[in-house]
Amino acid sequence: MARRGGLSRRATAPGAKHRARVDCRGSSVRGHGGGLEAGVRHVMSVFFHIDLDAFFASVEVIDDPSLAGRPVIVGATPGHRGVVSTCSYEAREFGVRSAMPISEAYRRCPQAAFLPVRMARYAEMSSRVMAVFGEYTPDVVRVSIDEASLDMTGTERLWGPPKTAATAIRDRVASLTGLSISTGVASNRYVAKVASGVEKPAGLVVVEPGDEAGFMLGLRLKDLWGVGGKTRDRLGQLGIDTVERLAALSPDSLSSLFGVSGGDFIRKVARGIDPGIYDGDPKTRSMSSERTFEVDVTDRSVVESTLLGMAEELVARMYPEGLQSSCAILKLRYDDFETISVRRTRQSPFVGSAGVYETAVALLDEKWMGRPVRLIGLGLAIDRHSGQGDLFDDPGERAARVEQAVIDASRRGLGTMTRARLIPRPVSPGAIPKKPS
DNA sequence: TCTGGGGTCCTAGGACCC
DNA sequence: TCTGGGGTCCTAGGACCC
Repeated sequence: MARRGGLSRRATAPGAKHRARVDCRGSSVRGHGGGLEAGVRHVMSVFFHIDLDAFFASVEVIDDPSLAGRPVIVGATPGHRGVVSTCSYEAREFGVRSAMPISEAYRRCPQAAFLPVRMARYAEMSSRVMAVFGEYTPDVVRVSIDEASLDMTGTERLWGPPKTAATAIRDRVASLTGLSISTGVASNRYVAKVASGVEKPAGLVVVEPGDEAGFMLGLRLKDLWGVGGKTRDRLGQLGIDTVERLAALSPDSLSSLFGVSGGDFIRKVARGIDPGIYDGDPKTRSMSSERTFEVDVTDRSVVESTLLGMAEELVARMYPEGLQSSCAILKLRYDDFETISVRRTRQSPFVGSAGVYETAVALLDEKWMGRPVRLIGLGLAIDRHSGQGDLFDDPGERAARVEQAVIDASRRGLGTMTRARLIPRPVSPGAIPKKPS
């Protein structure tokens, strides 16, 4: 099927969670020739990519200084299903990594502090840091909760050469928030992004203009953003295990391997050319909610009531943004990890959560076989021209407005309403949905 | 070891139309 | 008798990222 999908990335992941990478310390200038450091001769593009170090774990340490110097693991709680979201550098000494099953993390480092994800708190800290970036340039692309790409072109008169400016930003973030950042500086966003990751934590890596390709040649394949495990496996089978060998492949062989679009992506990236990773327009394309059960579920009514809660949550997230959807997507992951999805597009947008829920149940009817289910997910594909026109000009309008009013009231802290069906009732142990972290 | 949750984009194949 | 060519939309799955 779509074996070649996914290589042409445009990359915006608003709200994406943190996953940390490599570690080694320091600051350095890669390349020679005084380009970025030698004053303004002509306007040369300068981009900073800034990544917060071990972000979630660092926030936890700030909020509880007694954790300082200890291994801190943010994610699932030991004894439950889940993975490591972020861990402190102290925990990494024990081999703990992001996305590692929590049981494995516990085995490697039982003495760590295991803490749940507090997304609202991280979002607040993230906004403070982004505001600092905004003091230095009006062009800040917020890439994720812990990363931003800054266009610093033409700011040298104000802030000095890139190294000086980067140091100033680092010090200001540290003094205002206590957080540590790593910065990559380059003439394009892609290389800056990659550079920010090679000397974490507290790194500052400057790639001089003209040295982009040379810089890339010194990296490992796994350092290339957008070239993941599957792609590396395929390349490995062909004996291509370095950026140098990758860069030596002809455009024809690359496109025969990865498709035209994927081949073009790899060709550019291996030479330090930005394929336009942050060019996409940042509109929301979809919203989804999913839940892994603590124990696999065979009771269909448990699945249905979970879907009802999800339908309400999605609608409550979508309406305030003025978005609409005509397409619901149901995802099921079975006990053997096989994962399937089905979707249904309607002629007119959903009005209120009732329609979303009905469609979800209809999709469940198609797929439900009583096989133990580990995860269910519900998603909405956002209509392309969402956000304008008469959202509720049909028979469900009234119900939708009532629901909207309830949502608004609960957002303003005027209390919440819950459907009777969602109120906990006695169920078999094992059929209880996992508590959201 | 036993694998979260939230996203983005791409692709193949089928339906349908001219 | 053995079957065009192109376009668009939808669906399911996959790769990748944080």
